[in-house]
Amino acid sequence: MLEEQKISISVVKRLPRYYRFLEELKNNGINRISSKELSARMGLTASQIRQDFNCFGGFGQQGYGYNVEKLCDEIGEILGLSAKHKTILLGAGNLGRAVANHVFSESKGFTLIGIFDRKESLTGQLIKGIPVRHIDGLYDFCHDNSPTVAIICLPPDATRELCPELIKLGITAIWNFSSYDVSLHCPNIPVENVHIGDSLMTICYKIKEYNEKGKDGE
Amino acid sequence: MLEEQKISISVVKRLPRYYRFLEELKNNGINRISSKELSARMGLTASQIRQDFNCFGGFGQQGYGYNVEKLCDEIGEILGLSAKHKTILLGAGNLGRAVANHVFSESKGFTLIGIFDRKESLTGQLIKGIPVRHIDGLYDFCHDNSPTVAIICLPPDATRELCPELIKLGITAIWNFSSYDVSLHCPNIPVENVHIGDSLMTICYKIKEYNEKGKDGE
DNA sequence: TAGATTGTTAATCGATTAACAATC
DNA sequence: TAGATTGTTAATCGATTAACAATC
Repeated sequence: MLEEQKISISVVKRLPRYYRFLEELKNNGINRISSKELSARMGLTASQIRQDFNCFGGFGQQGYGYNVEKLCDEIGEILGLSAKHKTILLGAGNLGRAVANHVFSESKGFTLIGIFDRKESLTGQLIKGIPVRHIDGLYDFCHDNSPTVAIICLPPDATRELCPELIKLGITAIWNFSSYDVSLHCPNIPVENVHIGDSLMTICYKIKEYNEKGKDGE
Repeated sequence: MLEEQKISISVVKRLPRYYRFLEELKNNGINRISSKELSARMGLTASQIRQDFNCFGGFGQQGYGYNVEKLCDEIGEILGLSAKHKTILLGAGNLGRAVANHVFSESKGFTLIGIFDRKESLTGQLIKGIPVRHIDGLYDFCHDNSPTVAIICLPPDATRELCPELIKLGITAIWNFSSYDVSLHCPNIPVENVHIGDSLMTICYKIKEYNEKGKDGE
C-alpha cells in the first residue's frame, strides 16, 4: 500500500457529500449500509460509490456492506477534518459573519483566530467571541500568530490588492468568497472558491432552459 | 438553426466565468479578443473556449477573433440575465442578508420581492428596503404576489420541512444555501446548491494533500 | 495576397457504468 | 452452503485537446 495513484478532483468533490450522508445515518443509529442502499438515498449509482470508496482502499466487506461509523470516520480522516488550521477571516460584512459562524460552529479542520476589516466602525466588535481587528494590524498579527489559511469575504478589488500580501505573510491556502479569481494570481497553493455570483447565473440559465423545454416533454 | 443539441452542464458551469471576464474586458474598453488571448487570461485552452462558444453558434470571425461587447451580451442572453424572476428569500440571518445584497445590487435575472424569517424579532426590519416578514405570512404573500424562485438560507431541518410547502405555493426553482439536499426531494425543478460546508471540507482535503506531497516535487 | 484566427472534425483522455469473480 | 455484496476489471460514455481546412 505504498503508494497510491492521485485521487481525481471529481472524487474529492463528492467526499463531503458522502460525509454528510454518513454522518446523518450515524446520528440516526444506522450502523450498516450497502452501496446499493446508499446509492438510492444519494441519487448516485452503486457502482460509482464502490469505485469512489475504493480509491482509498477497501472499506467494505463482501456480503455485508459498509460499517457506517467506520466509513464516516475514514472519510473524515481522508478529508483531514481533525486538523486545526489556524485561520483568519478577511472582511466582517454579512457574508464574513455567516462564514465565521460556519467555521466556528463546525470547526471541522479550521480554527478561526483572527478577523479583519477595513471599516473602523467594526473594530473591536465581537463575532463569536473573536474581536474584529483593523486591517492595518494584519502584518503584526500574522507575525505573532502564524495563521496559514485565509478566508476572503471582500469585494473583488480589495481581494486583488490583498492576495499578494497574504502570500508574503505566510498564508498557504485561500478559501475565496469574492468574485475575483484568486487562483490565477496565487498559483501553486490550495484555493477553493465559492462564487455566489456564478451560482446565481447558473440557476438563471437552468430556469430559462426549464421554461423553454424542461417542462413539457424533452 | 432549429434546433440545438443539449448544452452539457460542464459548458453551462463555465458560462458565468466567461461572462465575468468579458464584462471586465468590456469595462476596460477592450473590444476585441482572440480565443488564444482569452485562454491565457482565464487559464483555459483556446480550443475549449472555441468549442464552448460554438455550442451556441458562431460568435466570432475568422482572422479577427471575438467582439467583446457582442460576445458578453450574447452570453448574458444565453444565461437569461435580462429576466426578472420574482424571488423570495427564506432566512434573514447573516447569510440571508449577504445573499440579499448580492441579488439586490446585481439584480441579474432576479427581483427580490419578499424576505421571510421565523424569528419574531426580525419582523419589520428592512434589508435593502425590503421588510422582513414573519414566515407565517408566506402563504398569503405567495398567493398575492406569485413568486417563482426561492432562495433558502435556513438550517437543514427547516429546509426539509419548508420545501414541499414552497412547491405547493408555486415555487419552480430553488437556490439552496442550506446543507440539506433539496434536489433529492424536489425533483424536476431547477435547483442550484451553494454548499458552503462542502466547500470547507474540500479545501481541507486540498490543504492536506498539499502538505503531504504538493509542496516538494510531483 | 498573406496572416490570423475561427469553426469543426478527429484523436485523446478521463470519468462513469456495467459486469462478474472473489469472498464474507 | 447459499445469498449478498464488495473489489476490480472491462466497456461505454462524455469531455477535452489537437489539428486543420475554411474564411475573414
